[in-house]
Amino acid sequence: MVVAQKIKADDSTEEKIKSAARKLFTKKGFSATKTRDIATEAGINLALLNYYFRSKEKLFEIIMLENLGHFFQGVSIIVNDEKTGFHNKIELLVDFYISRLLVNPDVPLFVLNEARNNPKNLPLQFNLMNSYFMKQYMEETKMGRISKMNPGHLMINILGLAIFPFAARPMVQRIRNINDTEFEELMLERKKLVPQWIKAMLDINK
Amino acid sequence: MVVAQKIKADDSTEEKIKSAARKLFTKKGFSATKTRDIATEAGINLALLNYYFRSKEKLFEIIMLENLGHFFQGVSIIVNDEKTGFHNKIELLVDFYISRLLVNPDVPLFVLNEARNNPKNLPLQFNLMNSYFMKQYMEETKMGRISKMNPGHLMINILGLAIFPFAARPMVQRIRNINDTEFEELMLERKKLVPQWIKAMLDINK
DNA sequence: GTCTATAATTCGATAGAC
DNA sequence: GTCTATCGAATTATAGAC
Repeated sequence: MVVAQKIKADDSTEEKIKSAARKLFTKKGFSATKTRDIATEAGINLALLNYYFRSKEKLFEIIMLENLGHFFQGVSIIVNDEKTGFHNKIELLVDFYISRLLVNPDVPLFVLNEARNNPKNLPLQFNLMNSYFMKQYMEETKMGRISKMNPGHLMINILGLAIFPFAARPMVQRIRNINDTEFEELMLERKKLVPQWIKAMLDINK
Repeated sequence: MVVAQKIKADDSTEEKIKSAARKLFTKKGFSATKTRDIATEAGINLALLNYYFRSKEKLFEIIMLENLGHFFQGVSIIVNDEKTGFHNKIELLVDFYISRLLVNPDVPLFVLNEARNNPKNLPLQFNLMNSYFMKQYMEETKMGRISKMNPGHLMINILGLAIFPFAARPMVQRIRNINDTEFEELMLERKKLVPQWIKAMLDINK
């Protein structure tokens, strides 16, 4: 289910600035976002922004880490849960991503851009490859229940099928000539379909 | 096969500027690219840039339309060829995309960003949905040779599996801990694998 | 066509009053 | 903490010589 965004009526000045910065940075990226716009959006003064956060860079770094955190948040928990099975984890991962992206549609492009512009800042803690999920994957292949697939491909396929449509949303809506509601319905369909597709891909030459 | 990038030793000043602009805009986006950098990269003077192209915006627009063109280029031909079959077209599409992206790895993020920032500029001519490919798809489903899949999903899946890894390249290389050569080999593998996967997805409940 | 020099504007950051 | 006013650097664009 879609988790409602933290409304948290924290109307402190600091939070108002962060909220405005989150909105603008995530939507337009670092360079295209002007500190004056953030201040206006936050309903405060430009000087105040530098009072709370030393510089534009510092503020950006905070928002970026927040977004990266959301992006990877939960994944680690899902992927290391020893009580859920291999295919079930794929369902949970896909559901988690699509649910989050329906609420925060600009995060994917933001993260992809940031990863390219500043690869140093990518968090190391995302050790998908040492996860319990991977252990289960190895076991499934060993038992012959699924065919072997380079883990890199598996990862790309899960993320790509779940995330790509959101990154390409304007193109998808334009080419298919659908409105926002129809797009969201299409994405909800994918919650069920993507895991089925992944399963089918893993059944080739089983 | 990978088509070598048009080297075209057109050393005219105009082409030198366009070439430099293409490189920088595509890699860093509009705001982060400075006209001074373009001039330096082109080995010419800043004033000359404004002499040939009226403004930074005008120059950007030219590069953008070029990139969008490359992105969609060839697809229309592949997709409307009446001599190739349904599954063969998928192979050709995937091969085409991956080959191009191995040469121009920054184009996907550029196009996705531009599509979001300026959806008005998306070319209308990309009528994938009225293509011969779609006609063949309908025929295949009618004959029961493949299962029905919402054409939107089919399009997203083909593009996502081919394009997403390039947009997410830094993350993929970081998480998998692979170098450029290994990444490119992984992508070459996908030329064969993606069409097989798509086929498997279309075989569910056939 | 190409250059140097500079105008005009934008932008991040700070000084200083309240 | 919050504001107004402004500085200084960066950046786009243009004027004018060659």
